[in-house]
Amino acid sequence: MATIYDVARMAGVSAKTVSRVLNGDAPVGKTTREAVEAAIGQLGYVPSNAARMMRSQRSGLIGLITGAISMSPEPTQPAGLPELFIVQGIQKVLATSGMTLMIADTGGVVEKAAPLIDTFLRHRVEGLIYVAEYHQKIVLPAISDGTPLVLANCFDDRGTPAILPDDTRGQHDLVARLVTAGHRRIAYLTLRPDIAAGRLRVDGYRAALAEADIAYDPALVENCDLDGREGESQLLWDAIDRMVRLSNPPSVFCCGNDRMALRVYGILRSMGRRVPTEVSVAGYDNYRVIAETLYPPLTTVDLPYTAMGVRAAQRLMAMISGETREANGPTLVAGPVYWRESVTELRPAKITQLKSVREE
Amino acid sequence: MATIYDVARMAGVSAKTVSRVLNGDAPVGKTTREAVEAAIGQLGYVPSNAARMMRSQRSGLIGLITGAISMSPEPTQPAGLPELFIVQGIQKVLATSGMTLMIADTGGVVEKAAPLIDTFLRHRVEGLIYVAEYHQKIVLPAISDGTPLVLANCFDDRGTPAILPDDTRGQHDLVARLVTAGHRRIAYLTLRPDIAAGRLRVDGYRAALAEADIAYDPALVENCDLDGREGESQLLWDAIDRMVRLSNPPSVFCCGNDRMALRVYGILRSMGRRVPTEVSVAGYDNYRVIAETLYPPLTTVDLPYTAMGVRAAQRLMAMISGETREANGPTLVAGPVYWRESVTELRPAKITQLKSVREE
DNA sequence: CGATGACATGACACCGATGTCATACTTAGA
DNA sequence: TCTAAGTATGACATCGGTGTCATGTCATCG
Repeated sequence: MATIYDVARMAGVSAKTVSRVLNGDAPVGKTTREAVEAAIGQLGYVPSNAARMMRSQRSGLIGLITGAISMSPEPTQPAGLPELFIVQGIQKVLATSGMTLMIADTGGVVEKAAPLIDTFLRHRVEGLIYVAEYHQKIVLPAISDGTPLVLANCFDDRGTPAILPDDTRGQHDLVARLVTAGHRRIAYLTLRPDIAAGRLRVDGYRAALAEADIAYDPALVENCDLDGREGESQLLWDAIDRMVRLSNPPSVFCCGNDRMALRVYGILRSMGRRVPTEVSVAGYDNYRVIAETLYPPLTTVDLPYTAMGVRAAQRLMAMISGETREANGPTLVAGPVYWRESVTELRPAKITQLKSVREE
Repeated sequence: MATIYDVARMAGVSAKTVSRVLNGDAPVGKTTREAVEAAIGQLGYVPSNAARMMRSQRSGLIGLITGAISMSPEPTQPAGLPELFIVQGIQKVLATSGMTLMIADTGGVVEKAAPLIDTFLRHRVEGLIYVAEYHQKIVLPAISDGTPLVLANCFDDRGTPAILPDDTRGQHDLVARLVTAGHRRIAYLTLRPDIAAGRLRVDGYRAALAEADIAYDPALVENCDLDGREGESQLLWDAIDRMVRLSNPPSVFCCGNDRMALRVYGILRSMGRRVPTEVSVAGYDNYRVIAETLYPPLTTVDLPYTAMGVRAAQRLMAMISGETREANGPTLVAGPVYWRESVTELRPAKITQLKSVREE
């Protein structure tokens, strides 16, 4: 591979002049510039980042660690896509700042995070982002040197800057919108309470009910989440069967996520109930492959992954440029409700306070 | 950040000795080693890859380019996941060889590939992999220097080494398995013929029919693929409606992909037909979120993304180590049929030649 | 006309590792 | 006892760029 000296020799100038042509950091005579550019083209010269980095002490690299790319065989969430969107958001921001993203994955094994961080530090990344597969608490090995770190979709108890989805507000907004549409008996088939999203979304559900002066009815809430494993459909069937037999049955089923809603569609139809004419269904995540492809399309709440990625990258860039040692702790990012045909408007909705369909 | 000289000074040895401790490439006295290790720990020293790379001329980096991570708003395929699995396969191999993966994405804009390749070359990657969102032909700018390149899920007409899914064989195997299960009227709701997978899968469908001495009936084949856009459900409804009215209607609907199968489930049920008791459905892709969550679970063909990633990485490593300038051209990777409950066995199947459910 | 500064360019050191070669000290074998 | 081989270590050059400083050439201005 050609070096800057090869170019210099061919162009009959000094290496430093070639460097100037490359970086435009000092004026170069027109004739000289052209000679240098010709030589570069002829030799197919590409400058070495390693050498440049040594001198300038800036790598222009951001390290990203995720368990997404290779995840466990039994995924806890729709497997992979979430982080993908987060990464997309991150890239958007980094592209602007001329940073290059290095991505490594833990293969789902948390212990692999430490050596990966080490690899990144060897490359002298200027910042690190850790992206989790789903909203959760994590424990990362401390980073001894001062390299800034931002967590996305997860948090720790060291107060590391974190970007999190606002599950509570999302579920709240959805339920409030259901109420606006005239629903008052709102069932909730929840996620497991031992995951963060499960607890927070129930909080949002209850808050929205309270605001609307609807009493919380435990008979309408049940945890059927088995992480998509075998028995989940049976659990759901059982819960739904029980609820529809109530003297005052629900008019809408909120599901812990869109995947669960997909199952619920099948179950309701097997029971001979039409969606949405006889019963409404709502999901969470706005997992588009499901939400948009289902018939009828699914009302759901967007998990604002891209926005989270953007925020994470912005926060990291702020830390790198030293602007902020900023108030630590999490940043919550809320996503909009996507109102689609899976929910019936029981009475003409007054859509005043809430936005419906996508507003990107 | 501490350098090797800081460590050397603190340990009272020369930099070269520290280097020896780090790399174990020459014997070091026990006392010395311990002093060095202590100093390293105390200073939190992490060697600089840039410096190391300059000397050794080996970066240990592999560049990966994909449009997956940020893709167009209207995805042609299940959006993102595919490449994710390919990347997972690649990582598996690279981890073994101690290579670090750098990932960049084109944001769906093909023109961005060139600058990304340039960035990678600046980092002196030892090899490049380009991963496409779906099986397609691409045109990449030529890489002037000799850096090896492997294409995954795509091919060009320059004979660049490529790893491709064996769509023909996959569809063939599925249809052959349907025949084994007693189906003889096999409808095929195809993908668009202008995408590679569309053509190749039809080839496989026809080949399997021919093998079973079943005449190809054009009335059973229709292209309803609108890339998941608005009118697709109507097209599907129309085609299905027409086919079920045939004097000799199909007993099973093969769908171009799993997402289409998801739609077909809804449509068939809206028509009052039970799946699979009255009519069977099969997909393609083994897009697990759909195939496993649907009720009943969907019979489909695995798109062997992980295996393709593994192959791609292996082929690249072979090129890097110079083992092979190898017969150029594509490598086809076939995936197994996943036999689930969405297809009825019309008569006791003789499952001899074909494997069913996952065999990992 | 000489001083001043802008422009254009080069010499050289340096970033932080590692490869090469030299050196000093042991230890084993003839 | 002397030599050869092995062990342990350091001095120094080198990788390919960029930062610093010096130098030379003009055009401009008082």
